[in-house]
Parts: sequence; structure tokens; C-alpha cells
Amino acid sequence: MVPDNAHSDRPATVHDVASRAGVSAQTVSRLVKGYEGIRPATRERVQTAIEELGYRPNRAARLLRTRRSNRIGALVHNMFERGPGQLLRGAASEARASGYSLNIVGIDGLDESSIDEALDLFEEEQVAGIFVVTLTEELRAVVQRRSSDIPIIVDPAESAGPIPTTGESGGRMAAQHLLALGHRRLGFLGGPREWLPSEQRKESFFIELLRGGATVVAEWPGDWTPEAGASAAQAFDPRSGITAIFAANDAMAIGLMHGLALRGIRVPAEVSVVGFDDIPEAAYVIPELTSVHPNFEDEGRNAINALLARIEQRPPSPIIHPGSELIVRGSTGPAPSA
Amino acid sequence: MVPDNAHSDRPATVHDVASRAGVSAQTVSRLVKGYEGIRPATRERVQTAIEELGYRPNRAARLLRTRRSNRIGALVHNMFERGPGQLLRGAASEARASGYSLNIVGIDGLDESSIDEALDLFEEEQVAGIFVVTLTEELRAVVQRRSSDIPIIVDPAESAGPIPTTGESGGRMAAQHLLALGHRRLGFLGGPREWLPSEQRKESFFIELLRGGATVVAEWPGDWTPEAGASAAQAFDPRSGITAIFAANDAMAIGLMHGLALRGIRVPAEVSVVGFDDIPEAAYVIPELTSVHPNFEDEGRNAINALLARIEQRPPSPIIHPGSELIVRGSTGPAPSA
DNA sequence: ATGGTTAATGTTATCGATGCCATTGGCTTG
DNA sequence: CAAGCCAATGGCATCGATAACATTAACCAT
Repeated sequence: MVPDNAHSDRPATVHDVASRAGVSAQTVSRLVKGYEGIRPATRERVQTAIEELGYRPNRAARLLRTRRSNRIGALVHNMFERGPGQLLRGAASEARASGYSLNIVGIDGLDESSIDEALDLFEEEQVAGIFVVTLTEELRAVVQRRSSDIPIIVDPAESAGPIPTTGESGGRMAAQHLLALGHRRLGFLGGPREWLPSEQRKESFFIELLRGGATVVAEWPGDWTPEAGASAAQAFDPRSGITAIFAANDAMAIGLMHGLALRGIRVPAEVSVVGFDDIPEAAYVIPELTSVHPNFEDEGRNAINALLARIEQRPPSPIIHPGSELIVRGSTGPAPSA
Repeated sequence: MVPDNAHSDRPATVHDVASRAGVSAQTVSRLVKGYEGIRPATRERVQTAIEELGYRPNRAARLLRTRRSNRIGALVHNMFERGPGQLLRGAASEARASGYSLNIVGIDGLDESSIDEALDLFEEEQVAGIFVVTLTEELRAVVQRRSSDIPIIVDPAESAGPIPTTGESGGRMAAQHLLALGHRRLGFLGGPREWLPSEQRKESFFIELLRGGATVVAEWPGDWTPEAGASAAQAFDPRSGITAIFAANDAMAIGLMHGLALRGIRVPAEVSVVGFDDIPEAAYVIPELTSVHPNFEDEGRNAINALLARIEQRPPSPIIHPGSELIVRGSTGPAPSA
């Protein structure tokens, strides 16, 4: 199992392999890179030498010479949320499948200097491309301001082409569901205004509602946390006639339901609640939360796909449909007949 | 803001800087690395040249020459759970503070080949050290089987020295709390048996209970998901006399409470429930979940600290106390007097 | 002044892989 | 059989930073 290079304390190089196989370093290099025109006999000798020595190419040397790394930088703020996490998982797996590795850098703040620092790091590490997972307006602005020749994917829409993002399809599905249940006066509990995913969910929700003849009566800006949901519940005015609320993520939805319960407002009898993310806990809160189950993993795949296409200057592979799904549970019900 | 190197299409090198400043490349290199003995006048000339050219050291070249990278590999399975996520955050910030960057690699499976693949990647990237975040027995075995000269931190206890891990102190605190409430017959809802953190939480919980004269009547093995909690609720035998259950994470605790509610078993009147992780949602489920709030961030810091000490062969910095805290909420109450 | 120190800086070779060009040998073609 | 051609392989320079060693300058003591 362990390669027989215990005698030398330095890892084997192309030259070691070459001299062992009786060929030149160049031939070894070619074989490693998958060059076809090598005589079978030679090929085999080199192959064995590689195995015997446990040779692995030195990435630093290769990068120095070729200037092409096979690393992709992923810039993400709240990487530990369900959504970004799944995006990353999809992205990592897609990258790996194409021989790239994903370099995840989490930033704590969304201020310019944090962002710049992360991008600087990517430049120093000479990543082949950058995938910006978290999307706020500031981030987008900072990224676009830097003129760099590293390919960057900033906008999920960019990568999905004509296909709606999870936010778009999710917002629409939430609206359709609530419309079908007869709700006509609704509220929206959003993430911070400068977060694009929140805006996406909101816009598609609004548009679909308007098309169905319903009205958005109130909108509360949140910060993705359950606390924000609880505050919204306090701010909620029962006389507004709102019978359903769409929250931009489950955490806020859960906080919201908790706050409503404290005020004696029954879910779903008086107010229906729809969340977004379908976190595992959503099915186990009381009442069980109706939620949009987004396919973030495919969204991440799409993004990397588009990014790689740009890096390697080839047309993007056929796009996978992200396909969100609405999971209907106990937190939504027919609109109370006023 | 943008450095004036637009005219040349290649990024500036030490030589470019050197010739611009009228010194040798070596001097530039020394300055960049923070060498002290450079005459102020020279230093300033070089400094300006660096800024004017927007020079950044080429990491690949440096790594090739020095064989010392400033990257740390972090191997993690379920990176998107709250716990590992916070460990990573702490680890990343500690690493950054010491001039290292954290290379997070998530693996999907816990089988030998996934692990090996990830470790191979680390070796090829010549990371300075490896931090194994997720800890199962298999992982530990695979890691220890590979003889590699890269420093590795596998065991959190290793990095914390004499200080109890969050799992140890958390399990103990849960036990003390329940003992104080008069509970004497208890259950434990664990993670998979081969996960060390689960075992830690369990052991410290058990030990403290025994010391307090209580008995562990039942133990359910779970898989960290709320579903596992729900199954445990089904398996729960009301005639067992169990009045309190400690779940190894909040997700399972939430599933458990949901399952108990379905069976009409009241929490905390009949059964108290304590979780672990204190996820943001914990405070907003009904009843609000009493949970151990672990200081994973500091645990991550400690680990990186210990790792860096080993890498740089210096004594570890004073250790930060992880300090878990028990957040008491509505899911725990006095034991019902039988 | 002369040798001896030390501080500041310069020279050269090297890390490992690979792009570019040169070479070799076998085979086809007229 | 010579000319021509292609397939397979080798030689050399290079990517950018730095370790190791060499040099210069400046200053001191004798």
C-alpha cells in the first residue's frame, strides 16, 4: 500500500520516475497529462515506475510553469446556513468531477475590506475562477469594481441561463399555493434588502400574487434569524386583514410562528405561514411548516458548470433544472372567510 | 486604487520591483518577508515600487522553493451543520490571524475511499497541516493508518489539553440541570455510535448522572436528524419511568418533542428534553428547547492553535476555555412526582 | 593606516514541471 | 534506394521566489 520511497526523504519527481523508467522527464510529464502518443511498452515502464515510487505531480511547480491552476475559489458569507451550504456541496461535487477543487473562503463581515481581503487571497492563490455564493449588492459592487482577469460568476441567473432560479420558482410556488387556498391579503417577511436572493424570492412572489389578484399588505425586513420572525409577529396587525405570510427562510418562519402563538394568533386557522429552505427541522415544528424545498445543489452545479465553461472557453454543458418543490404541511390552510 | 501595472500583462515579480527600486531581488524578497535589517531609505524605495507595481508574491513559486505552504487543510463531513460550521469559523479565523489560510474540503461519504481521496488532495496541495473536524472512528483509523509527515490534529482533546471539550462539559451540565430538577430515570438520544462527539456527550452525561445517583434507563442511537428523534419518540415507553431525555443535538431533540406531542406526551410536564448545539431555532420551537450552547468557535481556535504549534515547532499559545453554557428554556421542568 | 567586525546588500543555483524545439528511427513513396 | 514524412522521444530554458553563500561598505580598535 505504502509506496516504496521510504529510502528517499523527498517525494519523487518526474526525474526520479524518468531515470527509473529509462526515459526522459518529458515523457513522464506527457504521460501524466494523458498524452496519447506514447508507445505501449514505454507507457507501461513509466506507469510502473510511477507506482513504485508513489509519484505525485507537484502542483506548485506545475502552477508556476503553466499559470493554470485547477482551483476554484468560492466566496461565501454565511456558509453554515442550509442554503449556501447546499450550494457549496453541489458546487464542490461538480468541480471535483471536472478535476478542479473548490477553495471555500468564508468571510465574517460583508464590508468592503473583508471582501477585498478574500478576493486578494484568491488572486494570490491564482484560482482559475471565482464563484460568489453569497450575494448582496455591496458584494456585487465590490467584485465588479475590481478589474481582474479571473473569470467570476456573480449572478446565479447568469449560470442558469433561461431557467428560473430557485428563488424565482420558489416565490412563485408559494404564491400559487396561497392563492389556491383563497388568500387575498398577504404579508412578506424578507431577508435584508440588499440580499439578492431575498429580493428574488420576494419579486417572484409579488408578481404571481398580483397576477392572481391578491394584494401584499405588509412587508417586514428581517435578517434571516428567528428573532426577526418573532419581531415581525409582534409588529403584525391582526386588523390588517392579512391571512398569510411568506417568509424568505425557515428560520424566520419558525420565529414568526412562535411569536404569533405567543399572541394567541392561531396558525394556520387565522394566519398561514410558508417558509423557504425546507430545513430538516421544518417538518418537526408545531405546526409543521409548509416550505419551499429548493434544489440548491443543482444551482451550485449550474454555477460551476457555467464558470468552468468560461474558464476553459468552451460552451457550457446542458443545464440541469434546479426544480424547487413546495412541501405542503400543516402551517398553511384555507383563508378564513372574513 | 488599481495598481499601475496595466501596461504589462504579467503580474509584477520580485525582479520587476527590484529593478524599479534599484536593488536586488533578494532585498525585495527579504522586505516582503519582514526581515528587519534593511536601511530605511532602501526600505522606502522598495516599498513604493511594490505599491506602484501592485506586486504580490507568487505563492506557487514560494511554495516550490521553500516547501512550506501556509495552508491548512480542514477535513469535514457534515460541514453545514451548526456545530462543524462554527468549529470551522473559529478555525478559519485563528488560521488567518497567523497568516495561514484554511482549505476546507467537504466529503460526502465516510467510507475509506472518500477520506483517502481528500487526504490525497491535501498531500498534493502540500498543506502545512491537517485539521480533521468530523470525527468518526473510521475516519480516525484511516487517518492514523496513513503514515504521512504532515502534522494532523485528529482529536479535539489533543488540542485542548487539560480543558474539557464542549462535549464533556456540555454533557455534564445537562446532567446537573436534570438532576437538580429531581429527575432520576433518564434516557439518552445519541448520534451514530461511531461518532466521537456523540460518545463524548454521552459519557460525560452518564458519569455525572451516576454520580448523582440517577439511572440511564434507555439509549436510542440516532443519526443526528429530526427523523431519528421522531423514531425515538415512537420507541419511547411511558411505563419505563423515564422523565427526562438528553439528545445529542437539537435537531433530534426537536424531532423527539414533535413525536412526543403526537403521542400526547407533554413536554416538560411528563418528560423533560435537553438538546445540544443551541441552534437559533431552539429558542423558537414550542416548547422552547433547553439546550447546551457549546463554544465551538473556541474549540476550533484551540485546534488550529495546537496544530500551528506543532507545525512551527513552538509551544502552543495559552488555551482559550471553550466554556459551554446551558441555556435553560421551557422544555425542561421538575420531575413529575411519581 | 591596517586588520577585524558587523550590517546591508548582491549573486548564483535551485525547487519540479512543462513549452518549445530538436532529434531519432522506422516506414512510405516514387 | 533516396527523399520525405511522421511518430516517439529527448534537451534545454523557464516560471518566481529564496537559501546559501559572497561581497561591499562602514566603522572600530590598535
